[in-house]
Formats: sequence, structure tokens, C-alpha cells
Amino acid sequence: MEHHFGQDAAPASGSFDKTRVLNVKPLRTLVPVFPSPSNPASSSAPQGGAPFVCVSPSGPFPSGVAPFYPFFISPESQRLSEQNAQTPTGQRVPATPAAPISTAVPINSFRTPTGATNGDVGTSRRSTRSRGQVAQEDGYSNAVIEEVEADATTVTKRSKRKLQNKIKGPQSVGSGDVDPDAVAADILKSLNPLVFNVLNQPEGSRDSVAYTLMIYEVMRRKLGQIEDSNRAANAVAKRPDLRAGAIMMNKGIRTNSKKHIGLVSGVEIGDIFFFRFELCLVGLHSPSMAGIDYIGTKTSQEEEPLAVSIVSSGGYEDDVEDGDLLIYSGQGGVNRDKGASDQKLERGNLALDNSAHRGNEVRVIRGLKDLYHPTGKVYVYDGLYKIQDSWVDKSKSGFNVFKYKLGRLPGQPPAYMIWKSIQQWTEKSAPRAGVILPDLTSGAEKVPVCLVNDVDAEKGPAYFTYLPNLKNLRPTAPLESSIGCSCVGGCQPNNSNCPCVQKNGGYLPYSSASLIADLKSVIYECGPSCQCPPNCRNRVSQSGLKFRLEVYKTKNKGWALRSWDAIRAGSFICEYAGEVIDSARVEEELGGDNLDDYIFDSTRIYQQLEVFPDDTEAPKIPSPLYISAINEGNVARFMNHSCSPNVLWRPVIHENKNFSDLHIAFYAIRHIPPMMELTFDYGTVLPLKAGHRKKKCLCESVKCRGYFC
DNA sequence: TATCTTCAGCTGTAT
DNA sequence: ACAGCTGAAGATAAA
Repeated sequence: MEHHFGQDAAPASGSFDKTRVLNVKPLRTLVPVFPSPSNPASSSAPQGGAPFVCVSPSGPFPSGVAPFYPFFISPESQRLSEQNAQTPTGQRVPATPAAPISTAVPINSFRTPTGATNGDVGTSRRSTRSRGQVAQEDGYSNAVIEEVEADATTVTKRSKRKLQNKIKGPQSVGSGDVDPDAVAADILKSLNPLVFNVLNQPEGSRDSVAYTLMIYEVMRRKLGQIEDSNRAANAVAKRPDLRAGAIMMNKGIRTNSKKHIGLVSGVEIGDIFFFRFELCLVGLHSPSMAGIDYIGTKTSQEEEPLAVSIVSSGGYEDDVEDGDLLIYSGQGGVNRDKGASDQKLERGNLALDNSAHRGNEVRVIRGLKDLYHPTGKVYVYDGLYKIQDSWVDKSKSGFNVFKYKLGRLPGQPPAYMIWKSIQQWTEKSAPRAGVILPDLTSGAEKVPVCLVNDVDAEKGPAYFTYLPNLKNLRPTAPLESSIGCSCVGGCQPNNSNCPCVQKNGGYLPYSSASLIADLKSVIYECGPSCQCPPNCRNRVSQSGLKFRLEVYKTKNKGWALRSWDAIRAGSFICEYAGEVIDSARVEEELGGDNLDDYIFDSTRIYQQLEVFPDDTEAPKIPSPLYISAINEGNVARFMNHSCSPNVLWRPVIHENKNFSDLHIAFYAIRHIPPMMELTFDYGTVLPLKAGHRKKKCLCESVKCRGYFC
């Protein structure tokens, strides 16, 4: 980090002169490259004909364009959903028989018939094609699919036995008791078959890692949600993380399953995880609990065991951590029943010893406390280390403990160091370089939002007024008439009488960790007419910013948004604040000089981020919503476009006496490490409206569509 | 095939 | 913070 802003450029807090940045033009990823419609075909494109929109999920893909998300929807389906969304009455328009059938297979085709009936598009295929037929016709055959098809409960004998024991157990009662394996099978069937093509590659890739983690996330959250709603008040919590992980292992939904020393393809240094099973499933660290992973233990060969990876979670005493150095304690010497004892030079300890002698690389995953879930941990993949030294130490209780000193190999991108830096900024033991404003919001948010420029001399983005929420909010007629809840202590997941639970399909939309449980096309939160308190689990998007965000200057994309805190997939990040305007105003603004950069337009068409299987249609909005953040807005106005975004939006409806307060909320698609830019897909206007310009996309993703508009 | 080992992750209870 | 509880994979021992 350069320090050229250190002393002179950063003004004392509170003395910032806003007039100095008054006339700075916003510079974002939005660079108009073509005047409006340069291509007549695209302006009237009857279907997804524009080159930059969507490709069929079944391919072929132009070079550089491939689906990144495990769930897809055809362009026609998107268009239909989009029409549905714009129906003023809020009634869904069924797909007419005359509607063109896509060559793409709608994701709904793979839905089990008993499933919830959202997404009416593509019905004709869904009901008539079995999975087996699809596999034949479209060439989607592969081992995983066949296994899923053959038997939903195909598991190893061992796991089957265990599952049966669980089913017989005393506590699996509940009105809607669901078999986890059946749920898992449903989820797997709802996946885009292309996912399996990626997963079946012997070598892991960025995509296979991303898919694996997303499927795990979906499975874990769904099982947790079901368990949550069925569990009696004082029952012991099951472990959806373990259950989901076991199912994934049994079905072979994993990548890099062959252990090896060194980097893991598709996993990048700096990647973060929130469960040990995630490390396991992507091939970073196989043991589900143990801290040392090693290979070469086959007794037939005389090969000595060698260490592959370690997880440093601070579980053993005397761990000293310092940036690129790590003192790691060996395993053993702790027994639940027998108490403490000397560690032995066997298993992982022996493997580490051998690796030390050979000078082998060892992957290091650092487990840190998760600020937002004090009982949980964040795992940071910190790349390759070498063991520099080892010795035997005495534990506090006087027993022998093996110690290993590991040093990080040079030349690797920073990972854990970023966490250390942020910690120093937090503790004020080191200043954040290039700070222009310590709090852009002037206290309007609960947490400060830093304004930073450590790349050039620009003093800030164009002037605007910070507004934390929506202005001119007009209640609109809801999709369904409804009433507020009367859950005095907050809505409970197992209260099927709560109208807010009912509106969300019988489940609370958020997990106990406030993560979005599965991505519905609309999220119904409690609102002004509900009697539940502000901290109700169903008001997640109403409590303002939670993460410490930072607006910062990029090298080539203008200003952007990122977070000091790690963000778990499914976390609420912020809403799109600004002034609600009507379509006439939108046209007006479009006639202006590129001011549409800060208009949120719900009627745009989005390349579907079908991350969650329950979501097979576009976001469903009772009426079109336009929000202008040109003059007033919040952090959301700084989020840039990307064709491989890590954030998505969903409409959130707050219950308000038979009317709806409509908001746009942003959620993390994946786990987002600190200081990584937050981006979402701006979507596409079809047909192109007069005055609209195509913009060249600078997202630099390998999946980049090239343009957006 | 059964047993053993293991730096998990909850949830509830006492500070 | 802390304790108590249940876990699943993979190595290893036993059969």
C-alpha cells in the first residue's frame, strides 16, 4: 500500500470540504462505446438474439462464454418472467401455448413433479420429460446423474445404516418430517446438468469448486431450514453441515478428491470457508475434523507418510501466529475419556516430521474467529508453507507436545496478511492508507463507511447526499392480500400459524445466522403492521449496514465498493437506497448525459443467477420499480457491474396493512473475502430503449459478456 | 468390517 | 467463556 496520501492529502476528520469534489464526474465501469442502437437487430430483438445476452444452457458457447452459475434459465423464460413481473395487477400470466419453446432445456424440466409450483414457464417439457430421456436426448449422461436417478437413497452401506438409525431415533417427529436424503435428491435433480459436466472433470477448476460450494450451501441451508421448522423447542440441533457434507461425499459431488501435495486447482489463495466440510469437498483438506492431512500411509508400500495440509484453528495451546510464520502443535495427547498424555510421533505428527526433512510444501488453512458468529470460525486458505523447524515442547499440564515452525513461501498473493492489516486498522495500531473520509455516511449508518483512494489524486466521487433508505416509497398492492403477524417475541421458524412464515412458503426466509435460506423470487419480511420486534429474524434487511464497507478508487473502473469484513454467502449486504421515480422520470433522465448510471431498474433482464434451486424464475415484482441514486443514495450506488458477480438482488416486501413496501436488497452469492470488490449484474434492457447506450464491460471476468446496457 | 482418532459446531448455562 | 453433546471421514487394526 502506498502512503502518498498519508499526511498531506487526508484531511482531519470532520473538516472535509465537499465543494472540492463537487464537479468530479463519476467514472465507473460504464463506458459508453456505441451510440444508441447501432445494431437494428438488437434494438428489436424478439428473443435473446443480442450477442451479449444469454446463450443456451445446452451450448454451444462462444469462446470465452460459458455458464458460471449452476442454474440457468432460457432467454424465453426470462422474457416471460419479465412480462409476468410487469403485469400491473400482479397476476402471473401463464405461458401461452404459442410461446416459442426454447432449444434450451428449462431448469424446471428436472424438477420433481411434487415440488412447489413456482415458475410456470416451460411447463410442457417439465411434465413430459423424464430425466433419463433428457440424458439421452441432450447427452447429459454421466455417472452422477445416473446414480441420483437410480435411487435417491443410494449411499454406502455404512451411511445407510447410520441414516436408518437416525430415522428410527426418538426425535424425528414433526408435522412435515422430511427425509434428508430425499431432499438432497430433489436438490440434485434440480441442478442444471451442465454442472455435472464440470464436476466430472478429473482436475478441479474454478467452476467445479464454485459449483461444489454452492451445492453444499444450498443443501446445508435447506436441511437446516427443514430441521429448524420441525425441531421441537428444546431438541438438540442436528448438524446440517455434517449431514449435507456426508450426502455430498456419498454422491460424489466434490472436486480434487485425489490428495496431493501443493496447490489445489480451482482453489485460490485467499479463498475463505466457513465449514470444515467445505475444505473437504473442494479437496483442500480431507479430514472432516482432524487438523493434519497426509498421504502415503499404505502399509503395503514402505512409503513414509507425508503431510499435505494443516488447519490452524487455535485449538491447541501455545500457537503463536505472526504474518508469514506459524507455530503449529502436533496432534494427539488429548483424549475425551483418558485425559491428557504425551503426543506420539505417529500419524500426522510423523507426516509433518517427514515433510520437514524432505522440505515438502504444506498447505496452510488458518482458522479465525468469525466476528459475526462468535461461535463459528472462518477458514482462510493461506497458500503453501515449508516446515523450518520442529521440536518437542511441554504443555501446560506437563506432557510432551510436538511443535512445528512453518514459514510461508514467498511470491504468493496476500491472504492472511490482509486480515492482519484490517485488524490493525481496526485497532488503530496502523492507519488505513489513502483515507479521504473516515465515514462517508456522516453517521447515517450504524457502521462507518470509509472513503479511500490509494491509487491516484482524485479526491472523491461526484457529490451526492448520503441517504440510507428509500425516499418517496409508495406502497403498492401486494401479490396476495395478507396481514401482519402478531409474533410478540419475534417470528419463530416452527410457527406455521405465523402469516409471515406462510407468505414465504412455510419457512422463514432467513436462517438463524441471518443468511438467506433459499432464494425465492420475492422475500416477504415483517413490516410496519407486524407486531414483532425490530430484531425479529424476519427483518434482516431492515437494520441497515452490518459489514464495515469501504468506497474506494480502482485503477481503471472508477469508484467501487468492498468490505473490511468477510461476508458469508447468503448474507444481506445493503439495500438499494435512493429516490423512487416513475418510468417517465426514467425516460427523462435517460435523455440527460449518462445519468442513468445511478438508476436501478427492476425491469431489466438479468442473466439468471440460479444459485438456489427453488428459484427458477426472475425476481418477481408486483410493479416495476425504478430507483434513482443520482442525487441521493447509499453505498449500493457504488457497486459496479460484473458478468461474474458476487452479489445479487432480490425484491423484499415489507408487510404494511395489505399494501407492500417494496425494497431491493443485495445478498452475497458466494463467500467474499475481505477487500474483494462487490459487484452485481446490471442486467440488460431489452428491447433497447431510445437513449440507451451499450457499455463496455470492464469486469475482466473470463465469463465477461463484453457489454452491458 | 469395526474401531479409533480428530484444532467441529451447536446450544444452553453461568458469568 | 465454558461445558456438554453428537458427529463423519479416513487411517488403522482386526477378522
